[in-house]
Amino acid sequence: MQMQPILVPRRLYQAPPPPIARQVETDEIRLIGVTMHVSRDQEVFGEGEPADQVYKVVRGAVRGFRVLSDGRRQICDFYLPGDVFGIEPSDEHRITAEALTDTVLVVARRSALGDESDGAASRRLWALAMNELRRSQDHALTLGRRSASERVANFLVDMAERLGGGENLELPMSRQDIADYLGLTIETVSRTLTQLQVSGMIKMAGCRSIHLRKPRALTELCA
Amino acid sequence: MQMQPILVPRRLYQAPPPPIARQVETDEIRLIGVTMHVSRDQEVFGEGEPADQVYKVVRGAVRGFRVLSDGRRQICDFYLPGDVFGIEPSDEHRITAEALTDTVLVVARRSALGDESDGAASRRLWALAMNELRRSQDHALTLGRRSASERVANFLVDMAERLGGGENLELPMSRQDIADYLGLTIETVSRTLTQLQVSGMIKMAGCRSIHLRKPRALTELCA
DNA sequence: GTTTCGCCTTGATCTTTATCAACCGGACCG
DNA sequence: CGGTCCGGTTGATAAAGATCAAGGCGAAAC
Repeated sequence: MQMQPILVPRRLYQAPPPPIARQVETDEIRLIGVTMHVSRDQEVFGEGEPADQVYKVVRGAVRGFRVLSDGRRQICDFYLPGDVFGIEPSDEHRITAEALTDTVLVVARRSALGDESDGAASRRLWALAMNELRRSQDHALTLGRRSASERVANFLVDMAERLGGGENLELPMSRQDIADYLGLTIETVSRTLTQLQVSGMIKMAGCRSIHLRKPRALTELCA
Repeated sequence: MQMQPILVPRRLYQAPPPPIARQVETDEIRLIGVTMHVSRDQEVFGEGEPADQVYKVVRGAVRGFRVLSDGRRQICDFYLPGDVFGIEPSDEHRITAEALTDTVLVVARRSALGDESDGAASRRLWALAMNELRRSQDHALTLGRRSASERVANFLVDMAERLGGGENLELPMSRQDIADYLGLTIETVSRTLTQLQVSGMIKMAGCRSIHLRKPRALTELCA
């Protein structure tokens, strides 16, 4: 058994590329649609419902998840302000979407985004779908091969970047949501965050307000 | 409570030697491109290379995977005869593709599949991309929330269906590949298969030839 | 035919994470 | 002001799976 100290990575972690697709969303995608208010824990759409609409988060946040027959839940992704969700591989939703907090969405028919006769719109839809694919593949890598502390570090760095608040983040989700996203239990998430705080990498001010004190070290922890 | 040191994994991914000259020949069948022969463990494309081509498996099989900086490997998917791969979220490959066995592929430029001016081709490309997304999401659910035996059962049922040999399957991949696909170790995969055999659900004849004796029970095990 | 090598299996033990349980602290309420 | 509710934290213990180690088997090499 060889327990080794933290190694200097051979190849320094490269920050993920700028969120092209989200820029596309923010800058180019103006959904023509209806504004919709969803309160905390309310369902936006459920598994099995027809997937003919897309949603853009204006304010608040959403979790998209799947549930095994015995109740185990896996959150596929969180959707934050600016994100578009609801694009799915079939004409029926395979995931369920629920608001994390009181949330404002814009809803449009999917055809409003990806008409074949409109090259630009079609490219936008493609970019959104490919962004989903990229994130799902990243997620699978995390779930298959990263340790609990690597998962949590990854999560914090990703959220900090996506929420855009620099090194301060206000998490819109509970510990249980984080656990179900990272494939861990709520206790492991809690303990790992405590460890990160003890090691000086983060500082928690209330359980949803987290300051990244050593973003570089955290990034290296991501593996 | 203290930060735990990082455990350096025992098995690290080593890139195979550079490919020798590929034998390429034109394809007289109606498939859209050039036929390409790739021998076992040879790379089809690597991370960072331009992703402007798509590949269809004619014979053999391919693994698509990503590697963490310290060598941990996660196989995203296996591609079997009839499958199309190489569609990626950006114009650079994020995954590496290697032949599992001696493999025959047909290669085409991606534009040959998804020209915007061609509605049918565009829909085909969309369907392929959405299939990737669906499989990636299923994979994330498995990696995040299923136990080792559920993962292996899932894998067997999925492979049996995709390989099309009814309840008899000839696996084209090693135990290590299965382990890296399922987020487990080779030992756990081996033990789990043995357990399934002891419980009468499968019968192994040589380690790559598996007969599903109780497909229904296996399916229920999938969760 | 025998040796060798790579892959697989099995056993023993260890580590990580899950589970079970208790407690904490802020928000809301009587 | 005290009670209760709810999410979060912490502690003790258990379980699943990883790691370390040894041996087996079959295909290719000698």
